[in-house]
This record gives sequence, structure tokens and C-alpha cells, in this order.
Amino acid sequence: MKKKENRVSIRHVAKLAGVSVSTVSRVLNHPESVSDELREKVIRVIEECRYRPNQIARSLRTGLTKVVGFVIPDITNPAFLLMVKGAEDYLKKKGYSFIVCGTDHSAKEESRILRALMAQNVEGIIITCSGGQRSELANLLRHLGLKTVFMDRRYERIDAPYVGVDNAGGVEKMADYLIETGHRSFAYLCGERTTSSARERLQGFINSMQKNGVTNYEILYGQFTFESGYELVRKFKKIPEAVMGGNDLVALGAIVALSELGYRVPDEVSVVGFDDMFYSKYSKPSLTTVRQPIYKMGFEAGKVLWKLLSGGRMQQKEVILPTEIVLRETVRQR
Amino acid sequence: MKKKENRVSIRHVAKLAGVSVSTVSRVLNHPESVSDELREKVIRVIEECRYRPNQIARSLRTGLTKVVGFVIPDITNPAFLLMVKGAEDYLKKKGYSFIVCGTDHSAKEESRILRALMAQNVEGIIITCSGGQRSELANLLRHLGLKTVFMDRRYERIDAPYVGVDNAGGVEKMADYLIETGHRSFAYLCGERTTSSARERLQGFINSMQKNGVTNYEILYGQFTFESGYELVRKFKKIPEAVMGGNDLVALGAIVALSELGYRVPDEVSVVGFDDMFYSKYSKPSLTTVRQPIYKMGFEAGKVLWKLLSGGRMQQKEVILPTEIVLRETVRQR
DNA sequence: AACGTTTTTGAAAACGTTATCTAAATTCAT
DNA sequence: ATGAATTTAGATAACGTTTTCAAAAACGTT
Repeated sequence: MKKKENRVSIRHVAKLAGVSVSTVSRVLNHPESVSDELREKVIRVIEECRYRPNQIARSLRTGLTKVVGFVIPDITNPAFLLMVKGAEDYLKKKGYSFIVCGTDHSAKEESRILRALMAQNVEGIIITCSGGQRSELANLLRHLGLKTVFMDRRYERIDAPYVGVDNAGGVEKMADYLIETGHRSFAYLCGERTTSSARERLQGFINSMQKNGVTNYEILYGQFTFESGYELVRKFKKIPEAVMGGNDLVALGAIVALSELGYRVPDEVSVVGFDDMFYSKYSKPSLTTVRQPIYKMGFEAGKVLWKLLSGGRMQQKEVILPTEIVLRETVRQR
Repeated sequence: MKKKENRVSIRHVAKLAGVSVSTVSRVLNHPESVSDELREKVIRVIEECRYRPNQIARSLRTGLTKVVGFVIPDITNPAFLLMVKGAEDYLKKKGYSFIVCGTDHSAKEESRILRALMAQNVEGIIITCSGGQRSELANLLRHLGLKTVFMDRRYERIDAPYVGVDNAGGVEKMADYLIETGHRSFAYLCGERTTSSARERLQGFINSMQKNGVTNYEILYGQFTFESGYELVRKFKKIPEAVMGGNDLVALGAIVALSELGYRVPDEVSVVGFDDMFYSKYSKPSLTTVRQPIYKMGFEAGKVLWKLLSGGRMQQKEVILPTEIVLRETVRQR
């Protein structure tokens, strides 16, 4: 049996190549500054003994870990992970690795995670915060001095870049469409108001109502879940001609509650969502909804973080992506 | 403006507390070995200046990073992430942090990721491998000497612990049930045969057929996707009385294909799935399926990895979790 | 009071890199 | 050729910890 599989270090390489440690390091980091002869020799040795620089030692020395963190409310929600994937796809080309953490929607867990990330010396984070405007988060971020970009959900208490979608614009457009197609009474099923997205979407709804002079509407508050949509329907004062879900999940929940109550969708009630999540096109009837570019949002957030990390000054504090309405079967055609 | 927010190091603490660096380190790692007096003084200082040990330096010194990696085929699939969450919930109590990587079902990407993980000096990994029995993976793992546990999908070419569910048993039980309830002809819609789960489930189906002496069945091969279920139905030689999906997604796909073809589920054809994913209970009609304890599987995998990391010898190379059949609306009652 | 034991502390050496600084070698202009 | 300017290479000092080793202090025992 071999002695013990001790990782090969830069020293071994130096010795084998008959050069100094410095030279090997230079070959790795500033190859142009070493003569062709030595460079080739060193490279050969590196490949022969399959040397890989120890990232830990490198980090300690340079202070740079080439790791970024993601903080999202729910590690089990495909939407958040699609964002993460977008950001990763951009950032991995720049040589970064990733730690992704879920907070279970808990502010306390969020703080814990942020500290842990800091102890791991991540260079920066992309965060979709766990709702609320708790000052705790602001203080922590400020104190840790962590480069941060907010994604999908705003956090006003701190001056960091934000990338999201045009929530208000999206539902406003959809509400306009519903009015155009002859719907006259509405219900809006709002998600957690502690999140900026819920507030913005609600605002979009209100904007459309006011702009079009319709007053026959009802707003119910709940969460961004299927169950919430299901329950909220049963609290309607009066069944409206159109119900708008805060996202696809609540819209789907609303649809089954409605059909259990004996209302046919879309013949008697139209229902729309927001997200265009995977399943929406397969549900029966397939869901008319506002599509948001989730992956793209992550990708853009990645870009922004990279700009932050590479020291470039931010020209814009926000990037807001457009949404698109996708027409399917849950809206009655007149 | 302050000088520059230089992180406070163990040296600062030592100086402020009027003790040596060693003592501070000991307070952190072997508190019992330092006198009460000094220990308290040091702890006070640590808290006052909010000192947090630099994990990087610590890792360099000890060779231990307190980080484990997860490698899964698709970072966007809630099922995989629920497993990950299970493992994290166990392992975070032991002080670990996590890197989770998706391979996009690509063996090549998988290799790349494994190397990257190694360069990050993760202490171990939990992997749901990207299908196939490519020797590449075995070689890599062997060469890297990474502590590994396989989750959900077996990989026979290497002698590492495996935690999964009783795939064969689950579908066998379900098939038995379908036979009991009077179904006489079957179709099995198999997922990627490069995965052990697909093979085991198929085997369970065949076991039941043989045991019960039924020969009137058809096996179709595809993927673990909604679309695959949808397409496979159109290739039936003859519509069977019961179709079993390799997972819920393909079952759901089969249901819509079937209803588009004019067959009513469950009155004319029964359909069952495997997984009991989130949406299955809400689909219309709600899906009868085999539930597997996804979160628990991850949790157990976490346990096993921890045993590996803390040097304990594995008493068992495998942990196989039981499945449970959940009866809903897609099976005709006689 | 003298001596061995044990406990508590500090100095210093690692861990594997990169960066700074100086010495040697080369090039270039006279 | 000579000296100045430039390029190339090596020694060495960090980075922030933990651990080893030895010294100092405390404690018993005679």
C-alpha cells in the first residue's frame, strides 16, 4: 500500500521541475512573466503529477475565495432554483463556485446563514430575502460588508443593486386584457405582503382598476401557496367574473376550489395566474398567466454581482425585466 | 471614515485579552484546557469585538473544511432538492456548510463538477448520479479519494454506501393492488433505464406480473418526464386497463394523452404513478401513486455521510427505505 | 523545604499558496 | 566594452489558524 495519498503541493512540482516555488506560482498566475523554457518545463511537470493548486491556501493568501453564496427562502421551490441556475450559469464562466442556502422563510435562519456564509469568506451574495423589512438584515449586511445583490424581492433599507421583473406592469397588462375581454367584476388573491413582489403585483391590479374606472372588485390576502388560493375562494363575498392569483399556485388552488363549488372555469369564472411555472401549461384547463423570465432574472443578477465583485462601478442600481402575458384556456373569450 | 474594515483576527483578540494567540485558540477548540479566569476573559473579548474565526485559515491548518457537496442531475427538480434539504438538515447540526451542484444530466458536467468540488476541498459528497455506469465516474471517485454516498440511484461500480427506497417493492405492491382490483391488461411506462431506480421499478412490475401469472402487458421505454408519458401513450399497441407510470410526471402526461384520445380516467383506464410529488394530490383526478420518503432519504444519506466523515466504520453498506401506496382517484374501483 | 507531578501558558512551526523584494542575467544604447 | 535599463528567477515574508513542544506555575508528598 502506498504511503498515504498526500496531495501533491507546489513544492513537489518545484522540486521536480528544478525551479523555485515562486516560478511555479508565476507559471500559474502570470505565465507571461516567465521564460518559455521554464514555463514549458513546469507545465509538463504539473500535468505529469496532476498537480491542482490548493484553493484553500490560495484563498487564505489572496483573500479571494472565488465562491459566491445564494440565499433563497425555499430551497425546494423550483422557481428560486431556476433563478439560481441562471446566476450560476453566468458566474461559473468567471470561475466561481457556489453555496446555496435556504432560509425556510425565516428571518432568524437568514441571519444565521449570512453569518455562516461570511465565515466561509464568500466574496458576495445574491439574495431573495425572506420577506419583511426587518432592520436586522440591513444591519447585518452593513456590518459584514458583504457585496450583495437583491433578486426578485426588493429590500429598501439598504442601498444595494436589485434585479427583478416588472411585477406591476405584468398584472396591469393582464387586468387590462380581462377588462377588454368583457369581465366586469374581479377578485385579486394577494400573496405575502411582506414581499415586494406581492405588493407590486397588487399595485398593478389597482392601477388597472383605477385607470379603467372599475370599482367592482375585492382583494383578499393570503400566501403564495396552492392551499391559500383554495381557501381564499371560499371567503369571496360574491363570485366575481375574473379572479387573479398572486401566482400560478394560488390560481390553480382557486380553480379547484371554484370547480368544487360548482363553477365552471372559464365559462362562468375566468382565472389567471402569475409566473408561468412548469405545470401551468399542463393543468386542465391550461392556465392563462403572466410569464416572468425567471432564469434570465438570475442570469442578470449574476452579471450584476460580477460587476460588483470585479470592482466596476454600477451604472444602474436596478434592472427590471419585462413580463409577457400568455393566453391559454382559463379566460373566457367573449 | 474608518481606516478599512479589516476583519478582526485571533491576534487582536489575544492582544486585547492580554494573552497569547495559543490561549485564544484553545478557548475556541479545547475550552476545558484553559483556566476559568482566562477563559472568561477571552470569551468576553471575543464577544465584544465580534470575533469569528476565519474558516479558510482554519481549513488550511486542519485540512478539514466542514463543507460537503451535493451532486444532483437537475438543480431545478424539487424532488432532488427535497433530498438535499433532508441531508442538510441533519448535517448542519454537525456544523457543515454545503455546496450543491446540478449536472444537467450530463456525465461530462458531472466530472467537471467533481473536480471543482475536490479543488474546494469538500470533505465528502452525496451524489445522485447522472445515469449510466460509465467507468469515468468510478475512476474519478477512486482517484480523488472522496468520501461518497450514493443517494436514490445506485452505482455498482464502486464500493460506497447507498441510500435509496424500495423501488421494486413499491411498484410490485401497487401492481398487485391493480390486479386485485380486477385489472387484466397493463402497460408500464419506464423511465431512463440508465438509472437504477428505473430498472428497479420495472423489475417490481415484472415481478408482480410473473407472480400473478399475467402475461397481457406491454412495456414502453422513455424518460421520467411529462412529455414522455404523453408520447408513450400514443405508441400503445392496444389501450390497457391500467397504465403504470415510471413516476408521477409520466403518469400525469399519460392521463392527458389518454383523455385527449377520448378515454376517461379512471372509468375506462386506470393510471398510477410513483413519487407522490407535490402536485399529484391536486391534479384532476387526483393521482393514485407510490409515495417515497424523499426528505427522509436525504436525511438518512446525511447520517451515513456523517458516519463516514467522523471515521466510524459502516456497519451496513445500504439503507433502503420502505414505500407506501396512496390511494386516490385514478384507479377504477370494481 | 525539597522534590516530583500535574496543570496551565506561551513561542514557534507548520498548512500551501502569492507577492514583494533583491540578485543575477540579459539586452540595449552609447 | 561599458554602464544603464530591463527582464527573469529565487528567498522570504506574509495570510490566520491549530498544534507541538517546552517553560512556568501550581500542587502534593515526603
